[in-house]
Amino acid sequence: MHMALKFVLLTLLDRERKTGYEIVKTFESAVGYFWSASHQQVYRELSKLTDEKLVKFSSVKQGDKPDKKVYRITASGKQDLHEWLQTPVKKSPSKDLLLVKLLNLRQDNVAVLLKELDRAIKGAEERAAVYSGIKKCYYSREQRASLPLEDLALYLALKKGISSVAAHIKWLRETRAEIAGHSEVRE
Amino acid sequence: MHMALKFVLLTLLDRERKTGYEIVKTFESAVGYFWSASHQQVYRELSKLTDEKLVKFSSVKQGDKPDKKVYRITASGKQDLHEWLQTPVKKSPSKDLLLVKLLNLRQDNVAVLLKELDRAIKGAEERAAVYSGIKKCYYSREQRASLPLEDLALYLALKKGISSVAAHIKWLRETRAEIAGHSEVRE
DNA sequence: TCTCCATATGCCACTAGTTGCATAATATAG
DNA sequence: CTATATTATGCAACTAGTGGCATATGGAGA
Repeated sequence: MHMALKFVLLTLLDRERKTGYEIVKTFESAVGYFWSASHQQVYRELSKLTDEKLVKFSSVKQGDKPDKKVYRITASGKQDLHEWLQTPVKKSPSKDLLLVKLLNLRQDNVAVLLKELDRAIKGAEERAAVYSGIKKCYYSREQRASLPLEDLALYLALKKGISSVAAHIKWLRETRAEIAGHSEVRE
Repeated sequence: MHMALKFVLLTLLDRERKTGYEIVKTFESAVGYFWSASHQQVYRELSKLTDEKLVKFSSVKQGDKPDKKVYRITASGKQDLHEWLQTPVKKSPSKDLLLVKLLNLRQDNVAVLLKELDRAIKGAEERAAVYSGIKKCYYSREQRASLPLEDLALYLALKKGISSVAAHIKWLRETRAEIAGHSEVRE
């Protein structure tokens, strides 16, 4: 995950020029499914990237609202991004607090853990509903066929979200059943 | 993810007393599928937890090898852990650099991204093979039936790994096909 | 003998990310 | 008239995690 946010910002600014504020908004919408960062992190990183001449900005006076800085990627920023694209990503080991909780599985914790699993199931189902709603609205069959290459990535990310949340729900239900069964037998 | 490592260590020490070194080894084996930490992080956290009286250790002289500190959880550590178990986990937003790379999808990047996808497919298939190997060795049908509640968690974690890597591989293959198709049409 | 590996612990400096606060303008709801 | 939300940026202090180095011992292989 080395220098990850740097390349996320360069990627976004390579697609179109944006203010820090707009980048944060981007993380709150579609891109947020696979990356996000707080506004502080974004602003700090943008000024660091400016120092390194990988991006530059022009201040835009707005009169009514505070001035804004519209950032765009520089030639050397594009080169850095291009080099990063060539280098293989190493996936960071996944961390899952729910599984840590499950490590506390003992008779006296069964009830608590079943409650936690129920919460997780509910949350995952809600997420699945949101995803399939988005798919219906934005990616009808006709729209999908004519999707330009540049916009395909967001659709692919959505599909990943849908498939992984489905697998997750299946596992959660099986796990719940297994734990409930195991503890019944011994009661 | 607030104070996560703290509760991971308390969970492990609640199961059995361990040295810092053994905890690191634990992260390199089964538990590593859902949590890991470097030795520096573990030692630092253990001394912090010692200051907070949530764990304590006894030094064991070994003569041949350097002395070791065998840690165990204290009563107040157990209480902290128990309280944490009651509080719902908030899942941290997932971050996926592969999807960030895919955001760079344009004609001139298609070849690079297909290569990256191929690497990812290969890596995921290897991981799937490892998982199913472990399942065969350690969790035969008979063993699984008689698994005590305390040991069930690791099997459930393995099952989660298996199902999510399978979903991942499916998505990777579909994604690869879609990108290859899209770019052919326009060439 | 020299090097590398395993056991066992730790320091220091760094990057990554969070939380709380501050500022400054306009708009909108109660 | 006051409170809250939106746009827009930033500092300071914190927690979380990484990477390099250090130290001490013993065993295995080149």
